[in-house]
Amino acid sequence: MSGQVNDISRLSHQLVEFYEKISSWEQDVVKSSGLSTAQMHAIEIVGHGVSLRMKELAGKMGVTTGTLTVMVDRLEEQGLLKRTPHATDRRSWLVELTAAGGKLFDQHHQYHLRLTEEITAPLSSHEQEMFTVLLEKIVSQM
Amino acid sequence: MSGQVNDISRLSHQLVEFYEKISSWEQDVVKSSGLSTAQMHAIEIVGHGVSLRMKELAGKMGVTTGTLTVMVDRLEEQGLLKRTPHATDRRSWLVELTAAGGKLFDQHHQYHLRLTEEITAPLSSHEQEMFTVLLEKIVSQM
DNA sequence: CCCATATTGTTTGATTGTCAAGATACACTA
DNA sequence: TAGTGTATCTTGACAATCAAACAATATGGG
Repeated sequence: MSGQVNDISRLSHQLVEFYEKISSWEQDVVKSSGLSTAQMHAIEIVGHGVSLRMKELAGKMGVTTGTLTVMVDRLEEQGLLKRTPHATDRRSWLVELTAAGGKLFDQHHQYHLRLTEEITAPLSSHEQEMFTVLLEKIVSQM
Repeated sequence: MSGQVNDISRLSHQLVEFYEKISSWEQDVVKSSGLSTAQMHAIEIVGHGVSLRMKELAGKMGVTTGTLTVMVDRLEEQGLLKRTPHATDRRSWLVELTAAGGKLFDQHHQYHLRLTEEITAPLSSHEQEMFTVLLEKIVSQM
């Protein structure tokens, strides 16, 4: 037998490398846009779907609402995000992208697509399909 | 044809999800150790190989040397890292793990192995092997 | 060897990120 | 509907971060 333990260790190492490389790629790309990675992360999450409460956004980002308050303040000053009062809960704000924020989000999304293309360049189309399927299986279980 | 563009878009989405989930897992694990994610990142990098210069470590972390100076100060105070003079370049320090730092690194490495096991649980051993091979192909090209 | 330029790490001042505690609004029970 | 506990966001104090200035050392050309 080839050893379960070594297989796991080998894969773990690849995952760390993979994660590191994506991180540094993201950092480089974001830096050129003038935002911090945390700020861009907020843009990415808000841009992905419907408007969110501060609390929900904070939860998705893994920070406290206190942290998010000042972050949204700054992104609002930069005209990328805006707060809208919640329809029925007067404690809450809904956070949304402005037009400028949406434009930035789209641009960043394009960067993601381009990175994905580069990443999968060394794979045949069959391999690429397999990789996607396996990744979907993994992600849906996490 | 099924559409190259949609395939890329689909994979890109999975990659983002995957990255997000690993990030939040890492955050949770690190938080329980009392360090910040940045600090643990330093431990991980230093623990992975030979000793590094401040500049090199800062580069790998995507942070300025000024930031690293205070970070290493704190980790040195906590007894996890130590500075050693460079053998031939008296401007430089080499950063290494202490025994306690090594122990922390080992523990964190075990967490990584456990996460890798959990992640690949829904995969057959053949699928797991394939995933590893594809990931190696990708990582080696990044 | 000497000088000019480059590199490495630290320090400083300003900005940004972070959390704990506070202030306001909601929800539920009686 | 009053009271009590819970939820949501902001505030204030502190830590992390960066860019730029600095000190010490290295490097290379005359």
